[in-house]
Amino acid sequence: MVRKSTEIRQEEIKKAVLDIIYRSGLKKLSTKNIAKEVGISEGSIFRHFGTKKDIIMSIMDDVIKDFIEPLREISLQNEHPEKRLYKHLCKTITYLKENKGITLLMFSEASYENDVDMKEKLTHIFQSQRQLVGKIVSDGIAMQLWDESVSTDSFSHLYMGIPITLNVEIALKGEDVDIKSFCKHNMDMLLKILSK
Amino acid sequence: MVRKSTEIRQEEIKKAVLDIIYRSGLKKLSTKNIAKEVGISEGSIFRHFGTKKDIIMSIMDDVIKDFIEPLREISLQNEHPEKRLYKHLCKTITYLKENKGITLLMFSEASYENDVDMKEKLTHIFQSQRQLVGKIVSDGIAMQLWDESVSTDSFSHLYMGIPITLNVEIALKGEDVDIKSFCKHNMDMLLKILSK
DNA sequence: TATCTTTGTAAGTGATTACTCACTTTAAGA
DNA sequence: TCTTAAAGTGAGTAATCACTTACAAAGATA
Repeated sequence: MVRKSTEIRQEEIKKAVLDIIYRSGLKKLSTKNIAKEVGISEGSIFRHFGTKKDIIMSIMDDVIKDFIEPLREISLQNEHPEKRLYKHLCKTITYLKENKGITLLMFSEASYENDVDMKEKLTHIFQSQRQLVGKIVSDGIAMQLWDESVSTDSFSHLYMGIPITLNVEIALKGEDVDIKSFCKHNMDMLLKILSK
Repeated sequence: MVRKSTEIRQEEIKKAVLDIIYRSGLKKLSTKNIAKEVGISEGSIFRHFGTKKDIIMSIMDDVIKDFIEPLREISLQNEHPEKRLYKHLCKTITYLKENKGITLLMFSEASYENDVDMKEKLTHIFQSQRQLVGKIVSDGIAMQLWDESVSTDSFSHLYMGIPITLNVEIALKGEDVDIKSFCKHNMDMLLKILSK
């Protein structure tokens, strides 16, 4: 019997959740399967997390820490808006590619359970991401680099579609993407919208 | 005991599925709840559909008939590409608004079950929609109306993000949308991308 | 070495799942 | 009016779900 600290087990459990989700879908995400994946008994899961929901919520907190916060830094930097927009896009696509299970988990779990807390956290993540793009765009317009008739709201809506559509394609077809060329092509289109 | 034909009951069952999904989320979509919503016994459900999966698949067929086919007509019409693109966009947004449960059902059920048949049908719907936009764009480029350096693939990817993001926002916040102004704003941005 | 907290487990819990089956009721056609 | 096929029912099925509990073992500290 190997004993590990709660901290380590929590990480192992969260990793197992993402692996199962990506490999087999949400239906297979049972506490029994999570335990099997980690290599502990089902009861042990509840030593380290109070409920199954707590596991998902903790993963969402990781997303905020590992993805939204870096995104915030990029957006609020004192750098040329075009460079910031490019970095924002690349960071988003890269995170998505490297964490395929996560977005799938968040969207499907939130709509499956229809749980208020989970929806709230997911909305926060989604809105933060959107607002940070909006900030870059309004900076660019204020600096008279970009077309002031472009609505930041409409633009950020369109922008959010890029990672979400990619996510859908990954979920449906397991398709992979070449980050560099993908970012470049999308950036070209975005700049055409923003140009005067 | 009221008796109705299988055809009518099938429609009632499919309507119940969408109502439950939109109102309470996928977790509440049990055959027991469907039966309760329709007002028949659980056993009756299986008189009219072989399995629960058959119900979902039948709903997806409805989407092809009621949404993809009209979209195909619009796209293949002999009309000015700009008009066709606008009609395609409006039809998409309108269908989404009037059938809020459907897209939610398709995406979450497909990723929940991770079922091959369901994923295949969903991919077909998704790809058809995307290809039809691509057709309009390549027509416009061939007619030398639009910038030939724009990749139809990248454009259609970006385009697909519009309905999907709207769908996510509806799912998360129950947000509604003013179709006319929403279409106009997005159309403006799309035309900027396509312009020479 | 003795104690005590933490981590582990096996075997449960009741609730819920999709689906079946033996049987009854309805309504249309002969 | 009689027959028959279709529609409806309620009580079942085994499987699975998240979670609990009583108890054992490990490892750090005294």
